[in-house]
Amino acid sequence: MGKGLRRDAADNRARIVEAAAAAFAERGRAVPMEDIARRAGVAPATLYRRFPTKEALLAELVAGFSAELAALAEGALRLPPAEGLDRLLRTVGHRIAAARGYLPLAWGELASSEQVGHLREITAAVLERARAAGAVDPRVTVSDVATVVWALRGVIETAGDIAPAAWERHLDFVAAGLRRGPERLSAPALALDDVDRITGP
Amino acid sequence: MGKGLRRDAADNRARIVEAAAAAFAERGRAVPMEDIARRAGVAPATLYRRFPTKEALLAELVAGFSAELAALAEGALRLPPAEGLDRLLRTVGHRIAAARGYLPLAWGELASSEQVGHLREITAAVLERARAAGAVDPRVTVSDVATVVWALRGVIETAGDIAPAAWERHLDFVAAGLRRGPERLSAPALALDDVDRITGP
DNA sequence: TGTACATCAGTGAACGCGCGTTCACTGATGTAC
DNA sequence: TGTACATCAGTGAACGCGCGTTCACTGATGTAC
Repeated sequence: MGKGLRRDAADNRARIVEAAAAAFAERGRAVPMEDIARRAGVAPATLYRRFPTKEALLAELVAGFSAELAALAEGALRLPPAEGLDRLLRTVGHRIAAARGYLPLAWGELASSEQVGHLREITAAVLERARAAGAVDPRVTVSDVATVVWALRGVIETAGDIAPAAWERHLDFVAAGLRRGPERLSAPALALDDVDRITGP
Repeated sequence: MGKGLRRDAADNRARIVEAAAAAFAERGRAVPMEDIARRAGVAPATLYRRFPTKEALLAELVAGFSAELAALAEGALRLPPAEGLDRLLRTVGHRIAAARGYLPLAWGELASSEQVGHLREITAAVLERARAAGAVDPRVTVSDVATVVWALRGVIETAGDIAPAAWERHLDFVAAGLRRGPERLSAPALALDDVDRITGP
């Protein structure tokens, strides 16, 4: 990646990515390319020399974020089995809160399926260890864990400015629910990994 | 409201509101005013005769939605105390799922403080009854209930198309958590630097 | 080490499109008599 | 019941702005010798 880039070009590319991350985090997806360029100290056209579209720039950031999440999940594998899942969710929550603006929609659209699959595998391992340690209800699936992340994202998006700690308190209750489980599950356990098998509601 | 409207004007106004609700629900806030107008069978300028801005049109829909939510909450007051809160959350979830597109951001920005306050009061009553019946942990607050709704909204926004039932299954776990409560509620949010230390290098 | 040149990088200005909103005008409704 | 008129409603076309993206050009880097 970027092996043939000239030194000045490589420097500018790095500054562009950094500026874009900050700008998207602060103002969301709608931040103008011109603002990102100004923040990076380059002209708008320079930005387009590296990234053919605004979406390509977003995809670069999403890829970096995916890698970061995978690293966090791998870190959770090194914790005691009973703690890994809870810690992972809390850490991811903090990371999402920090990147508030641009992740909400970009992730779902732009994360590559390899990245998503990889993250899912590691998460499955974290979950399995927690399950074996009796730290979560045996009915909890990887999809349930993913759903918790989406839920946290929703709380952060809505309450981020008003009540920055809301998501964490919410997670306390969610974690309690995951640990003990409901008396019965009302909906079938369908989600991403079952999608292929689904024929109807 | 609209008492002085001529008959043709009143008819068109109703059609505009209806068309806007459908259009926003399908395509979100970004749907062009021209499309809403076409859907309502009027010219764009007609739309502006009733609503000075796009935001005013959104606010009208948000107000209607607020009233609907308040009615749902009042309905929950007539259920057995132990069931009201759970039923309310599930019903609100279904309603949010139906209105998927335009509610996410509009609600927080445009709902009037009277509407929000009213809804909060009724919700408090529903929660108090559940608490008295031993159906929820005594530490659960009205804000916690609101946070659950934001979380559901996040799940619906992310997974709405792929896994329409995800939010309901998620709510099963959340409700279990609300019923029994966590062992302890965590401290206020950690700083990002602390997060890095949690999972190690 | 120095120089010449090819190549890639950087740039300010402009382009084009989508969309919210307004204009100048025609048409329908309801009321006074 | 009919008619005239004032008032409000409806409209197609146009305006203006923001923003993603491109153009035509100048500048910096690295390499061949």
